Amino acid sequence: MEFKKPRTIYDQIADHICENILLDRWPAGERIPSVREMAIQAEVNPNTVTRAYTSLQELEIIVNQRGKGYFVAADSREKVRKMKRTEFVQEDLPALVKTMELLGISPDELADMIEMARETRKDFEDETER
Amino acid sequence: MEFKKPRTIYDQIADHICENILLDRWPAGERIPSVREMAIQAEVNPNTVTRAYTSLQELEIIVNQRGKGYFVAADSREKVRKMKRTEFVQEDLPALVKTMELLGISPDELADMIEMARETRKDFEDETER
Amino acid sequence: MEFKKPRTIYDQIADHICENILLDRWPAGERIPSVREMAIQAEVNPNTVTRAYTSLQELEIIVNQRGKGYFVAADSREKVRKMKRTEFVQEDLPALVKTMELLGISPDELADMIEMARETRKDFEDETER
Amino acid sequence: MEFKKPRTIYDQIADHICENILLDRWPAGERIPSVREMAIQAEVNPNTVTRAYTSLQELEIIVNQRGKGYFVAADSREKVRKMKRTEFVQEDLPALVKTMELLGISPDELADMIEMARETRKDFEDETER
DNA sequence: GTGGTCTAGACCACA
DNA sequence: GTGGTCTAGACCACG
Repeated sequence: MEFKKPRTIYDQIADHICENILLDRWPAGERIPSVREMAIQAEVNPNTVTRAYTSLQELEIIVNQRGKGYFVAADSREKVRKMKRTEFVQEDLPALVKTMELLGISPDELADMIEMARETRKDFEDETER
Repeated sequence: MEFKKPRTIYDQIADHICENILLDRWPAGERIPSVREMAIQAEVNPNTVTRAYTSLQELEIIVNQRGKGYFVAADSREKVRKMKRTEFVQEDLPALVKTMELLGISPDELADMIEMARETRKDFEDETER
Repeated sequence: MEFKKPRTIYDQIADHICENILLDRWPAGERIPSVREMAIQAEVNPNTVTRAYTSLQELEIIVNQRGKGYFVAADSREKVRKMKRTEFVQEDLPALVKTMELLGISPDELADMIEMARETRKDFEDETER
Repeated sequence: MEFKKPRTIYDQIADHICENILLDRWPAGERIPSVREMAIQAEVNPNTVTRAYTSLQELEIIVNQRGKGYFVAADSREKVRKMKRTEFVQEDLPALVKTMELLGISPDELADMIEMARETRKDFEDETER
């Protein structure tokens, strides 16, 4: 797992979990990796993972069962989808529009760029699957 | 001037300057606010402004004239445009595509959302002009 | 650690690190003193050390591991050697030739002076070893 | 006239004057350019030139005659030669020896490098003379 | 007035 | 513990 700078690591770990929930890899009720497992997997300090899990617990996206581990909460998928969608509309979208204006990228041009990026992405995924 | 958290203040100041260059408010050769002026204007410590200016100087977007201040470099607009466009394609675009996939937003839907955001933005700008 | 005026302190700290790398006291992979340790050792403010370390990191001579410290990069010794050699040929050497001309010092005379300086240096080193 | 960073501008102006004295372009008694002339010639603020002249006056290398200007002092050439030679032996030479050790440059290699630099220098001078 | 450097001391993210 | 960022305030070189 790789991390990018402007976002904190624990936020990125939380994102990663939300991603798995959104993609239905981790359905409601599923046990997610323990703090230690996740720390090893992400090559990160357990403290950092704990922060990520705690924040998701506060959002009621995962729940903790003492001695058993963390589990995906009921309805978590819809909850995450709403949250992320709100975030997207309120933060990412305005930033995108502003960047488009500044760089003179038209909606059509953006559509083309997205199409290209999707293909690149698919190629990449095909490659990694092998 | 307000700052948001995930990005450092000095990066946001640097962005602000690039923005003014892109919008042609500060053409090549123009003197930009002195470190102290910008510090007051942005309600920030002069050191923080210095850091922003220094990074832009290393990118040759602004140049320093001893004892006189910083000036927008020749060709800076094109330089910034290229830089920002590369950044957009390599960083923002992949993130956007990924988010769209995760949230099930189709290109058409995105186009609609952008259209709406642009209008909201215009309304906001009209309002602030009054 | 003592500093001389015409060069900034942070450059001198950076030089000091390069020197240790060149002398193989700090081989590739070795952890260098933490910012705070170096600050105490050099009787300097941590910010100043940070500046030195950051510049060396940009040159890929040292690398940072989050929360652990700075480490000497692989191949750093060769990298430093090349850099310093280029600096010497492009900056120090022309200055030396010019000074020799101005002061009327012939290559032979210079060779003698160097020989003397080396001996003085050895005496000094012997003395400090005791 | 171009200036390099690690040395202050007024020191470099003072050096420039010493250079002309050493090369016998400005013999004892000769009037040197006025502060204003020198400031224009060096594209520098008159204050900076004044500092350079003042420091040389303190060293009794130039003398000021009120209302007439600055003049090269008697014996100035020998005085400068001694000064610069001492500087060279005490500062430049030890630095040179240290750099040679660090970079593994032998006295013979240095001699070759100097020879090459001299030729390059001559070529350059020939070129600029045309 | 300008920027460049440095200090002292603080808070945060992360190990 | 580590480095990264930020503030407050100082001195210097230069215009």
